[in-house]
Amino acid sequence: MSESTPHGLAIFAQRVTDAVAAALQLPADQIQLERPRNEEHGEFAMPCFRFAKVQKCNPAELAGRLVSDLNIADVTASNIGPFLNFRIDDLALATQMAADARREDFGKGLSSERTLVEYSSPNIAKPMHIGHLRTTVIGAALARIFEFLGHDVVRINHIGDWGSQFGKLLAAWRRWGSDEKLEAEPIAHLLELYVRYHAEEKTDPSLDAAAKDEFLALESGEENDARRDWKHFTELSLGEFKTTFERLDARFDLIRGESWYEDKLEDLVQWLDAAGVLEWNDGAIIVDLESEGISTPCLVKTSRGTTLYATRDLAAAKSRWDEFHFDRCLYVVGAEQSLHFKQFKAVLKRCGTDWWNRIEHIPFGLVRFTEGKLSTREGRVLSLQDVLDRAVELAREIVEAKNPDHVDKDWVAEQVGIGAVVFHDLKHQRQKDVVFNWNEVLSFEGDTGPYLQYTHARCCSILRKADRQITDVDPALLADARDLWVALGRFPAAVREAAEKREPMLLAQTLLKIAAAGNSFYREKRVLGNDDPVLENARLAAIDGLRNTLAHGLMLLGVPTPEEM
RNA sequence: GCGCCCGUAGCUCAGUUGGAUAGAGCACCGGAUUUCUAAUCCGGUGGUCGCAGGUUCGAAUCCUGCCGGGCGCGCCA
Repeated sequence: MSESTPHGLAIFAQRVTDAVAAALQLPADQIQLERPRNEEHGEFAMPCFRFAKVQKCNPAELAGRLVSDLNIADVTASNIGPFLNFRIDDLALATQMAADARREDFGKGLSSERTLVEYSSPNIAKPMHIGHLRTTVIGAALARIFEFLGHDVVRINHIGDWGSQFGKLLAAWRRWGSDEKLEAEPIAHLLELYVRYHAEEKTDPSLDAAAKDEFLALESGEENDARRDWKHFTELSLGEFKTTFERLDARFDLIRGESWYEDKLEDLVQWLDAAGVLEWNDGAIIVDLESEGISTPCLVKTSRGTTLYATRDLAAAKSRWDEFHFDRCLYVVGAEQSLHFKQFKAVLKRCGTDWWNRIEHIPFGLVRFTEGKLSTREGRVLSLQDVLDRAVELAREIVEAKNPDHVDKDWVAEQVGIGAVVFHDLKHQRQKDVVFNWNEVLSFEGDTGPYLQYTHARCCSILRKADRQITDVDPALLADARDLWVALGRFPAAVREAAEKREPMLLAQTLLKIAAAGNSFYREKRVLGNDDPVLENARLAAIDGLRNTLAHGLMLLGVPTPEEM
């Protein structure tokens, strides 16, 4: 670890690892420290079974021998049976952390790799629904986390603005479209048309042909009616999406719809052909993936000559590689598309690229409903705006009740409501399906976003009332805040692990522990009004470290940080 | 039928990549505020880690087989 930014407990962990490695005469990378289950055992632990086996001795004896051999600065080693436990000395811990936690670069990294993150990617002409929440908040969080670690991050929104579905929409628009309705509520009207198409398609076979003709016209590249209307729908939809992106603090460097790659599709097909991977099958063009262990081939062109999702994704990937030469390109897309990504990577592999393995699907579980499945086609959707609005509305009532004197209740309510929804999504493992439950999403107590925001706001409040510079901090007066320092000290490692595993939950859980330690701290140890300016200064430093770390952590997750609530 | 994911307290979830007595929140019960925001804090009740085998010093975690749920499986995205 050659990075120069403060790493919290990692500094002590490194010393322990080095000392143990030296004592065992092994390279340091063979030593894996764990976290004791019981906090009273200290911050790090190491079971001795493995090493005892190699040395053919009793694990407990080895542990005992190591304890007497080890001499680590600021860390006390002890053994319980075959376990070695390490406890950072109170004063050293407080000294290190009281300084680290307040630094602007606490936990930051100095990587210079280039990471692309594709996320959100809603479909034009359909409302963003609750399912888009996951990709949007997970993707935005991962992008911020990688950026915090120093990566050159490129955020891409791969808008679904192309494909045969737009043939359907255009066919429906020709028959039942209304200019007035479109102007008033664009997405609502387009959704209505889409739903009606699917309803009438069952009894009217001419619709299907009309839809295919419309898409053919659209894909012809000519400036015709199909293209003009499609463009109009696209602009109107994007206008509505932008409000949601802003509310969720989801920013993008590139909003590139699938259509952006339209003029690259022929080149892509030729590139595949040159690589010798194309085959013709029933008039369609495919890439066989049997050799890669995938029994379903990848379809590149339909028998009608139109392109498909996979074609456009391949073109996009190649275009991105040519443009960015990324170290990794993450696709935050639902788990139900796992096969698609397997196929799409396998095609690139068969083409002989040396970068196919830098493409990574970041799958997440489905949002389900107890009342049964939602379906865009049938018009049963839970709009994301509605979820956010409802959370904000409830937050508004609570602010009114708890802090009637707040100067800007609407703004806090927006921040708290959004924070609750965003955090609720990010505190779970992304792979697991989630059952949408209003009671949980709208909960503001316990392990929730508002709890973290509250803790942060309390810190701000104390610092505001102190109203002065914090100077001459004496760490000895903070040696009794062990739980707080340990929790804060784990923040840098949590950020790194969240990035490595592409799992924001790891950061979310760490922040909850920090907030819990923080709440206990300022409840037990009064900061202001002690008639002891030296003690007050020291505790203010702790509060400021807590505030700073929470502010950074919440920012990374996309949870707003009001200073008063 | 085949493939992938999931199964831990009444509910929602963690569980440090195989380690010590399986932990939080919600709910329920009992406490805490003359002072920095009670969206809080402290304590209690609550477990056959889906089931059965296997691997080994040691399994919620790894392997196999079942059971249950979700998703996917060439001309949609």
